[in-house]
This record gives sequence, C-alpha cells and structure tokens, in this order.
Amino acid sequence: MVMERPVQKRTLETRARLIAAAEAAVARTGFEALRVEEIVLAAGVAKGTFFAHFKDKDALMDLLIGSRIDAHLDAIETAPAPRSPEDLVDRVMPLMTFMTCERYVFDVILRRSGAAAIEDIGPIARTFERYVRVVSTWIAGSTFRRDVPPDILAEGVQAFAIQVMALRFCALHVGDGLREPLLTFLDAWLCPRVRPSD
Amino acid sequence: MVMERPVQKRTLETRARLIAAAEAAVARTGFEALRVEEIVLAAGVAKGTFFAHFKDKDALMDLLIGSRIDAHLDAIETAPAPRSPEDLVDRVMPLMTFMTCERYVFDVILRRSGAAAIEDIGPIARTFERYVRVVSTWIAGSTFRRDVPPDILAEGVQAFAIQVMALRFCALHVGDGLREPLLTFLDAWLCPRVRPSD
DNA sequence: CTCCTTAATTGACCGTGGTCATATTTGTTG
DNA sequence: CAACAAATATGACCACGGTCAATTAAGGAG
Repeated sequence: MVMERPVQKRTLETRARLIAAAEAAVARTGFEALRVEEIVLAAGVAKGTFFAHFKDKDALMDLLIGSRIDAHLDAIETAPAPRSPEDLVDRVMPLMTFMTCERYVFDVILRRSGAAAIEDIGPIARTFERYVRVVSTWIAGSTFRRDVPPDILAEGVQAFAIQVMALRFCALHVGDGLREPLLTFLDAWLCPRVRPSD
Repeated sequence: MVMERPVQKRTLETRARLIAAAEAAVARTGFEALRVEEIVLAAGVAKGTFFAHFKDKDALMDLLIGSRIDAHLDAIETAPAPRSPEDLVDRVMPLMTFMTCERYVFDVILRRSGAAAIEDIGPIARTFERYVRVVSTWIAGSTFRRDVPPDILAEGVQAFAIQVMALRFCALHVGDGLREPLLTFLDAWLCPRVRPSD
C-alpha cells in the first residue's frame, strides 16, 4: 500500500543550512560576489544538493532579496498613511535604498518582478503585488487626485520608483539621489495642478 | 620614429563578418539562443577574436538591439507629432512590440539602458536618451498639460512604457496587450482632469 | 627587400552555473 | 528485525562566457 510521504526533517535542515550559509556569505561579501560553490562548502553538502533545493541561483537570490523587501514592507505597512507626496517618498525611501544597494540586486529584482508562469511567481514578484496593494490603500484614503482609480495611481508610483532607481545607476545621473527626482514625479502624478481652462 | 597607426582594414572586415554572422544567427534562431561559439564558427575566426572586438556578449547584443531600436526611432521621428495620447501610443507601439519580442531582449534592454561609466554608454543607452528627446519635443509643441516641464513628462512616458512592457511578461497579465494599459497611464499623466476645487 | 614595432589573432585554459545517473538515507510494511 | 520503495544527496561531468601568453600579420623606415 502506498502512503504519501511527508517532507523529511533532513530536508528542512539542509535547506536551512544552505540559506544560513548564503546569508552569512552575503553579509560578508555582498550579493554579487555570492558563489554557489561557496554556499555549498559552508553548508557541507554537494553541489547537486543545492539545485535539488533551488531551481537555480536566481531562485535563491529571489528568496534572500524578497525576504528583505518584505521586511521593509512590514515596516512601511505599520507606519501611518502618508498625507502628501513628501510623506509617501519618505515612507518608501528605505526600501528604495535597499533595492539600489548593488547594481546586481536591482537587476535581480527587475528580472524577478514578474514571472512567465503562475506556478513560479517568486517572493520578489509577490512583494511587487504587495507594494501596489499598500500604496493603493494609502491613496484610496488620501486627498490625492480622484480622477484616476487608486490602483492605477499606485502602479504609476511603482513605475516612477523604478525609473528613478534605474537613473541612479546611469553615469549621467549619479549623485542625483533618489528623493528629489521621485518627488518631482509624484507631485506631478498625484497632485496635478492644471488650469481648468486647459 | 613613432607614428600613430590607423585602424587596419582587416579589423573592419573581421568586425563586419562577426556582426553579419550574428545577425544571420539571430534571424535564424532569435536573440536568446545566440551563442558566441556559433558566431565565431560562422565568421571563421577564433573565440578570442570575438572578445577583442566586443567587451563581452552583452556588448554585441547592445549593438544589435540598439541599431534596431534606432531604426524604429528613425521612423517615429519622421512621422508627424501626435496630437493625443492615442496618437502617441500608436507612434511608439512598433518599438514596444520589438522591445518585448523576447523576454531576453527586454532584459538586455533594461540592463543596458544605463551605464555606470560615461565611456561605456552603449547604443541602447543612447536610444533611451533619444527617445526622451523625441517625446519631449512632441510634448513641448502639444496641447498636453503645462504645469510640468516637457522633459519630465517625457521621462514619465518612458517610465510607463517600461512598466507596461514588464507587465506583459507577468503571468497575471499576459494577453493584456500593450496598447490599452499604456493609454490608461498616458491619459492620466498627460491630460489630468482634476476638478479645480480639489 | 629586410628589419622592426605595433596591431590583430589564436586556442588552450579557466570559472561558474547547472545536469543527471548513481548511491545513500529514510520511513514503512510484513 | 529484514526487505523495500520513495526521497535525498552525491560528484563527475557538461555548457558557455570569458582570459591571456604566445603567435602571426601589417605596414612603415632604412
């Protein structure tokens, strides 16, 4: 008779060791320098084992980076809703600073922010949905403009955030910072001041 | 006595053969499947020669993809300036369709849309500047909103275009198309209809 | 033409992500 | 306990981008 086997304790332990080793390595040398070889050695398992637990290196990165983004969103969500674009920018600044801590990190985030198949929507992709939900809720209860639905406005905020972060890695704009450029966009997006006759 | 040597004819020929081989391979199997090995074999040179001509594989991709984007921009620039968001969307649609022809192509474009150092700003990065210039000029001579400078509006158009293209590769939004979502954003961005009392 | 300097090319080699047939461990059943 | 099947782990192996010391070709000077 065939019984469905539960997940073995060993599996969880191995997985935990791999993640712990990866976190330690990241803490030491950053995300970009992370090598699968290094993780596997530190965790005391064979290389193949790594790929039995994670589809590929990107999947692990997705997990590590996604969990940090989620931590930021936790903090963002518990703070009071912003009353102005300035407030909004201040709320999301720490998250944006993390997302741009390394060029490589930003690249992974972009690559993983969407998924081709529903079954492989990863942690980062989920944080993107969550981000839009949070901002959308803020906007729904705000005094920002009302001629556009909150979820569209929220997606726009996300689009501008990405635009500004991308600019940060561009030689022509380094040192511009994140705050001011984003504020410029969000003022124009959330509080348009058009003369009625236009 | 030391004379500065001009570029040898041979160099141009080799480079041209490499690019031609690459174009042929792309025409046959698309961008993602392109292998350096394949190009080098078809061009009849050694692998090392490839990297004497291009910093890395991405640099070649930058060139191939950048030149196609430029071709689209040529067409866009000669067309008359758009009078409405609908017009604007129609103008940039062919370009967006190309940019999303392959997931891999879109990834390369994102990765290369900015450069860390001024000296390695590649073809794609230049097309991004050009895109903003073109759209900015359109807007400057349009009846769109005037409370925000044209170049900021143009950068916003770019941000929304990227947002919409990214969504296209997301499992939750496939089949949504590019046109309608972009139009929604551009209407809200370029022609806000806020009640004066707000 | 020969010599000589610089540019261009070569291909063996390396690093790293990822695969897969085989071996080992685990938990279940009799 | 022994026998067995499913789940895990192993590490030799592969694919592919990229490097570099050594080699060859180009073309100007004498």
